Amino acid sequence: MSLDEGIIADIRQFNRFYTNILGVLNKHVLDTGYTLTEARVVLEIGFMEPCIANQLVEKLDMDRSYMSRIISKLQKDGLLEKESSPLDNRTSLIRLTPKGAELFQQLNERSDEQIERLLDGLSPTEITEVRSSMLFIQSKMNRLERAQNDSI
Amino acid sequence: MSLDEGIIADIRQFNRFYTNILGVLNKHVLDTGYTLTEARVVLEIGFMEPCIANQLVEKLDMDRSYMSRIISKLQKDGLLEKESSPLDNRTSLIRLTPKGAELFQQLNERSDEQIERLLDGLSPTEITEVRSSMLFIQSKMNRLERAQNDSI
DNA sequence: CTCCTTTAGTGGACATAGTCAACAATTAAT
DNA sequence: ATTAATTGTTGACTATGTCCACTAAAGGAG
Repeated sequence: MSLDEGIIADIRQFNRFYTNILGVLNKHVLDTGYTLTEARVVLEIGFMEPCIANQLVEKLDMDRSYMSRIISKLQKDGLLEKESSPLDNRTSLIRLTPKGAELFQQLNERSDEQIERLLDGLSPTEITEVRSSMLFIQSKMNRLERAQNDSI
Repeated sequence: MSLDEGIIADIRQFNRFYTNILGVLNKHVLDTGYTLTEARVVLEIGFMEPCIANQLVEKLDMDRSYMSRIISKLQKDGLLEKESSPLDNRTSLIRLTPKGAELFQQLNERSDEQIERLLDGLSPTEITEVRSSMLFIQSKMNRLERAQNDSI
């Protein structure tokens, strides 16, 4: 045991706490007719387009086959289109259609509103401090995330 | 739009980031023969015992029926025992058996090790600062979590 | 080039996780 | 006393995720 017990307990407490926060947020991105996972895929395509399925798989840490099925569904629904890549004939370049972009925008707006509601009641100073704390945590842990993924 | 766009974007970015962190951690609590959800239930019983099913449902934000099935399984496996409550005949007081307490301890140790690994490479000062940032975020968002749950 | 290995995507079959509606028993409220 | 709300259970279902086998194309190594 190299670390103070209290620190670990506090961090585990924070993880439980933040699990709940994320749970509340995720639960209410819905109501678009798409599931949470589908919505996450649409959002990620919106951020990365054009992209290939495998990039989405890695980014969202999902199973290939699962992603394949979701992409099929979204394509059938007219939210995205695939263009076979000139560089690698195994892959397709994926882009949102106008209809997909519309959903993307809707999801973004809802997410933004959720964050605003989450911060409602805090002063501008407090909000700035929360943001700084998040950026700080991220800066300290983000190389570690990679390292841990690699080691597994 | 009352808030600076950048702040919301940063917070959403942090949420995506921390979703991944929690995903990595959760993926490897396993290997005890129990699923993540079952493990969470065992942990929560360990923290709260004696408790009733409904408290676990609220704490872990799970469906009643799902919890009922998990509790049945854990009981069948000899990890917990139910004593019918003298105060309310609808409910049972739930406690870990010695075997359940053993798993509880194992889960706790693993979780602690994971956090240590997550912090590995940071200086004591950095670790302290990360902890402070987490406590700060929690203190600011704490009451809000409740308020949001209620309003929904 | 040819042979071998790796990578990207797909589909079938399955396993796990979570949800919904109906119900019985009990307790709380009016 | 009657009605309403709570607790837990079960069946049926949907959503989510995993595993395996397979095809097709790239990327080497010789």
